[in-house]
Amino acid sequence: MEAFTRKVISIIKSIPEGKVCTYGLIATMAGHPHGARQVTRILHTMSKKYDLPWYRIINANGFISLPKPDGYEEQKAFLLSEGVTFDEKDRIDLKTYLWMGST
DNA sequence: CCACTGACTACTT
DNA sequence: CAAGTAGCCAGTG
Repeated sequence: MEAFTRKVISIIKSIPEGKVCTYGLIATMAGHPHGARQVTRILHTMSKKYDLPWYRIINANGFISLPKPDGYEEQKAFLLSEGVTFDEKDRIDLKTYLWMGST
């Protein structure tokens, strides 16, 4: 297991309830400013094995990236249950819910 | 073991 | 302003 992977996992597990995080931000915090795609892979692979809160991960625009039939609605439901709200365009208010790793 | 894939992001045209 | 291309790197088959 590469340090990057564990770091990503650690970061994801550090996201508090009612907050979300973007791929790029996680990748950057893990040491790979451009490794957003790896975060994706880790989420897919590790979430099922490490029980990660994959539903707290969204894209840089504040939208859920999942395809509708995959888990989009499910992720939205999870976030709503944690207090995260969506606007008319199904977008998450990043300036309110984006978790930046501290405070 | 080699090659492909992938819930992305940022820059360039 | 909108669309397209390049870059990133590890897990899976």
